Amino acid sequence: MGAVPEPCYANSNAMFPPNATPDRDATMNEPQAVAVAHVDGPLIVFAGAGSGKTRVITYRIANLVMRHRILPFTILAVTFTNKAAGEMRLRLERLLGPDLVKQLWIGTFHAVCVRLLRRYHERAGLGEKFVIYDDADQKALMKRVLKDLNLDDKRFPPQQVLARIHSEKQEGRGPDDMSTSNYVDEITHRCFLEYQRRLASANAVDFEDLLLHAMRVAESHSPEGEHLRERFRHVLVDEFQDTNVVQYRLVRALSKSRRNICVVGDDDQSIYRWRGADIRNIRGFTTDYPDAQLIKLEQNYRSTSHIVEAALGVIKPSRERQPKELWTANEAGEPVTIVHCANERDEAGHIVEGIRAALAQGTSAREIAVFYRVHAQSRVLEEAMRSEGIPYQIVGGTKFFDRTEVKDLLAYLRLIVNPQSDVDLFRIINVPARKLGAKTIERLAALANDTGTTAFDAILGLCQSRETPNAARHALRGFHELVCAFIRGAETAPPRELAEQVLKETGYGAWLKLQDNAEADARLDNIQEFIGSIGDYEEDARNAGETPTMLEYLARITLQAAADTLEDVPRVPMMTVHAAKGLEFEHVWITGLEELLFPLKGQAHDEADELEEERRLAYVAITRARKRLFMTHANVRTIYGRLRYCEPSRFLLDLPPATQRRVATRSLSELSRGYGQPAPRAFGVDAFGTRRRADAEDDFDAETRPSFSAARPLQSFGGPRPGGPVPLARSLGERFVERDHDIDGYGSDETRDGFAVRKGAQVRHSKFGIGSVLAVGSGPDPTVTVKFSGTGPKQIKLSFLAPL
DNA sequence: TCAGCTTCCTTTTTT
DNA sequence: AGGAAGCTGA
Repeated sequence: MGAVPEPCYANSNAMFPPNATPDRDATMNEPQAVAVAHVDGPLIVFAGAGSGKTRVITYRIANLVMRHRILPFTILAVTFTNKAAGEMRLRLERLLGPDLVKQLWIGTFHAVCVRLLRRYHERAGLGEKFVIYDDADQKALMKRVLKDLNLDDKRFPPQQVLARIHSEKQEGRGPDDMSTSNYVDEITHRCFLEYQRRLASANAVDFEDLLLHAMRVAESHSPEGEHLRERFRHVLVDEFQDTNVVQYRLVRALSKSRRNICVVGDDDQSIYRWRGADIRNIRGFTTDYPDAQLIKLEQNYRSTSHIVEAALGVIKPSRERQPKELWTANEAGEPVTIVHCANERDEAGHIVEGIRAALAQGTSAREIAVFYRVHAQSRVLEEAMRSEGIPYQIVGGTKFFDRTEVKDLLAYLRLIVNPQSDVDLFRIINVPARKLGAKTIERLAALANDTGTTAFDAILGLCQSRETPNAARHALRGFHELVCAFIRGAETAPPRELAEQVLKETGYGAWLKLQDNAEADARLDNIQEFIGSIGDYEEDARNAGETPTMLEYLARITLQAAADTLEDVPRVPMMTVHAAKGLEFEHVWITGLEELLFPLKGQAHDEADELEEERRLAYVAITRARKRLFMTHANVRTIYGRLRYCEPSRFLLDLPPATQRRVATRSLSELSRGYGQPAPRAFGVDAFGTRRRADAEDDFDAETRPSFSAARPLQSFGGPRPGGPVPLARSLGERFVERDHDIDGYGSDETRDGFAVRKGAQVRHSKFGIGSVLAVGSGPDPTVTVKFSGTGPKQIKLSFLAPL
């Protein structure tokens, strides 16, 4: 979120176009129009998937501003992602023009809280330039806490302690509010206290703190609190079903004086319970606000009727839904295609073929999305896309800023902005190596602990200590001066320049260059990309008429949602279903519809709630599609290094028969034809359907031993659940199309072009992984000597290798 | 001090 | 499967 534009009180009357009435246009339906026209008092809008809720919110805001003359800087709209905020801004600009839109408060919960807290930091007990700790930082901090409290991090894994602390904070509880009735609680409590103490001394917050601090200020009996409760005349919350207790309390407080709170959401799309979202917020809103007007948007404008019917089929068994009837006037379109695959590679291959066909017919790559339940599924899909030369983008996954080299540079930058941040200091004090050994660093940490100062301040103290050897003293001083110089430089240099300075003057760049290997080169590339992203931010900020600052950049990247990384480029987006929330695409491929993968959880008797959430997740996935929907499942799947036999997802059984068509991949139907009646499944698997890969490989190979791969009898999909399984042979004969006809004729047996390799190049082998080329033979398919990690050099024909 | 090895862990989803 | 942390030997 950008710098705060000062509200323009002076000529507010001149801002409003005199005769604009955007409260209703010809294509708006009745409930939409009612929601847009609503002005005073609480309002809850149950907005079914694709029912035009963003349009309602934007028009409602425009209506408030233009017709009812509400000053834009007194309107707060909270969205779920920065991307959604950006889209809302864009749409509003068309209705209101850029000047008014700039004054509106639009952003995610976290971004809005940052903005509020920069202003009210004192009341929250924060320095103005507080930094935000991401997952990795939080974990690093917790590790130190455990260490200094002499706790065994095996018995108390930092991640678990953090998880517990976060769930306390998500419910609005601090260290002293949690129960300490048992030993683990007691330990957690101590860690919690120390963790918060250190965050405070580092002038840092975690994600929960951002919300908590803002909530506490907003609820407080203080001038700031009163001001906050007064300043917003209208508060709108999008995706309300995914708010947690703290977020709800925050918006309640912010809307307290006028009670103009408008929440929009869909309980069927609540998918963040695990992150503390409380579905009771939306289901119980009318209890908290008995006078709330309730509006339901039930007409779907997004999807074909087949897709809508499929979505309804999946969500219907859900318990405790707010009753609503999603419907569409759209045409039926193509049936939902269910693809039966042999294994995950077959699945990926089929998807790639299907995408290629769609591309050939003119569909934009950006409009064809691939979803998976867990990130672990993405690798195989990526490999298939890459080997067929289809451009793709991984949305989310947040891998980039997790890279060591990027994190190192980030640590420098954060230390410069906020020298109190010990976690950052310890990360880079000896990176690149500057002769500061473990003992010196430990002594520094101890001194900081004893004197209650930050590590950065303790450096000079340690230099004065008689016990410090001369060499260490020298190194410490050098580091201190280096950072001080950066801090001075940061006053004038724009962010990008500062980052370049750091790269150069810390010797980090030179250090990587010196290593002179492929890995270091890749790291340098990443650093360049990172610096490029700082440049992009600067440009963004300047375009928005703001001064770019490093502090702002840092906040922005840590608060980036998965969906925010979706670029508007002609590449196939691939993402988890969670990341897909709020997005829509012409074609959607949902992969891995198998029990224990999707639904991932919920099979056990005590996991009914989890299953409910998985169901809603499937509903979200399906409703992302506008025109075509494909759902794939495989007989066997290797995941997390284990081979696993898969039963089709129960969600496939919930699809109405009339909306679906089932196909098998080419290789699966060929296999079945060749071997006739499949053998019944006759091997032991453990409760999770997994076996160690090593055992499995002795007697089984999914690709060459079809009797096993076809062994799982399929239940017939849809309709009333059958009494028993239907043999696959019957399904194949009666219902399977040998190949998806839409795909026929495209992307058949094209061979991959050869590629050139040189000594030192990185190549990939399907079995040995990535290696570097030591030597290259001659001829059309030369033998290449490759060194893979973990093995000696190998001689391999070029045709078995792929470029990296 | 550091590279290279081993072992161990983690695997749901993410602001 | 893949990565991180820890260990060992030069």
